Amino acid sequence: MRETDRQEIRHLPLFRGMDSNNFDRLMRGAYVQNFPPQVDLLREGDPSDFLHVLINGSAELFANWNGRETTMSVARPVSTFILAATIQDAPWLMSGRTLEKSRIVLLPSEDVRAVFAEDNVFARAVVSELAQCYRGVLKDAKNLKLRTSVERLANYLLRWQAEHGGGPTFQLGLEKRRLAARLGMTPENLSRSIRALQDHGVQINGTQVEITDHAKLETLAVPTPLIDDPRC
Amino acid sequence: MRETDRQEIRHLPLFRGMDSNNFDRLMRGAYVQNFPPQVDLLREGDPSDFLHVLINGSAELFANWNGRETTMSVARPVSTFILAATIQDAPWLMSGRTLEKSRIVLLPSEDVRAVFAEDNVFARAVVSELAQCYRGVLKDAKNLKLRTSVERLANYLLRWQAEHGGGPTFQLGLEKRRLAARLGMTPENLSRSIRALQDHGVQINGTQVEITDHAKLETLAVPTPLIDDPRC
DNA sequence: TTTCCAATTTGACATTTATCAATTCGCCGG
DNA sequence: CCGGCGAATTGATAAATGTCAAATTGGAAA
Repeated sequence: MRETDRQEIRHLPLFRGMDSNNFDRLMRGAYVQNFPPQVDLLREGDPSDFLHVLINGSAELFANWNGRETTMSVARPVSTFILAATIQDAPWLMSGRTLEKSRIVLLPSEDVRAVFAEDNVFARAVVSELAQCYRGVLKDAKNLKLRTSVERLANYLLRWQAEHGGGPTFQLGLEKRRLAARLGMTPENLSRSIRALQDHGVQINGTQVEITDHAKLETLAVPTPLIDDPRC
Repeated sequence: MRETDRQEIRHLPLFRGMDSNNFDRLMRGAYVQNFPPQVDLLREGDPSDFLHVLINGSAELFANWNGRETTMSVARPVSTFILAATIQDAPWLMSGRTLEKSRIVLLPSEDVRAVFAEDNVFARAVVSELAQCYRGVLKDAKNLKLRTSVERLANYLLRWQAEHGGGPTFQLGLEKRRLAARLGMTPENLSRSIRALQDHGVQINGTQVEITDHAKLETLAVPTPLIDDPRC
């Protein structure tokens, strides 16, 4: 493993405060892989052998049922997935695949659990991470149950804008069909939602987004920290 | 607080293994309240002053946005809510109200956090609880995104049956309008879904459910542990 | 028991979302 | 520069879900 990878992981909230020996122990069993795009990383139902740490690139976490498929979330660097399964020694609830060329560190779940059992700082960091994950999915569920698809798109755009400097123009950052799945709609429906937002202060050309009337968009989106603020 | 309450709490997975002194410390600051039905317990957005432990009765956790409301989950005894907010010292993401006459123990969040900081066994129990909560909401989100409302109802019935002895007849255990909100549909839509299930091995009269053809219902519901098994 | 009130059900209809097929668009490789 | 191919868009239609109003039901209180 590169020293820079090691440093990036070390600085993650999850690993930041832990004992050096324990960190070393985790890193000893770890290995790094470079994946091309569209590679299957995990399959839901399989045992969670490794805690994945995404160093760069991006990965999609999705789920299937009865011939249908939906995207649950998109992982961006630097972050881990899926911690809950690793800690509980439970099967994955989601499948995963790379979207772009991605660099991923694999930490054997057994090592993670062993260190978790011994290192109290790490155990508490795991709590923070899980609490945040929990609140994240909960917000997602609220988003799904309380909003229509156009409203979800509108809020997604506002949030994405805020996370990318807040300027009026930015990139969509995701293929449209995957964004559609992420937002819980079909690609056709996303196309129509995009057109519907033209009357509400948004222009989207290809992957380029322009918020032409922020106030107007907010009037439609009605964002609230209790759904849309990732730090809340 | 009654000694029996104390014992019930002590036997919860969250508190089972912790140091007695720390448990005592939690209990010293705790107080018990008996609430009538339909009492507001928490309001989303408020600071999470107390960890709630439901001793008996039942409570609904719900969320509002833009004039709409939906039920996120229904708490049954003996269980805690909402741990993540308490640990993170973050605002509640859901509101709560009693459904029945309920007995609830309130643990000051500050005490919980203080003990969490000191007691390593407790800290690890918190991890288990949070991991389970996380996986629970995640399954909920999969349920919402992958299934139609009739399919959600069918799977709800199968699960409820399994959790109540597995016999062919059982009680619904929830007002229909709340069940509707819990499953992400309107009461009218639930009524129609119930009728739709008559052709698939289910008879519902008032609050009485009878599974007349389990195999047929499963053919429609297609349950999977990765969504429907609460212990998975 | 009777009355009353709220929950539920039903019907008619509107809206939202999905599906399917047919273009169109945009990009990559030759 | 030109094909070719997958993604995206569009149109037509169907299915799912929500809304509103009007019965109907069932249970609690007088």
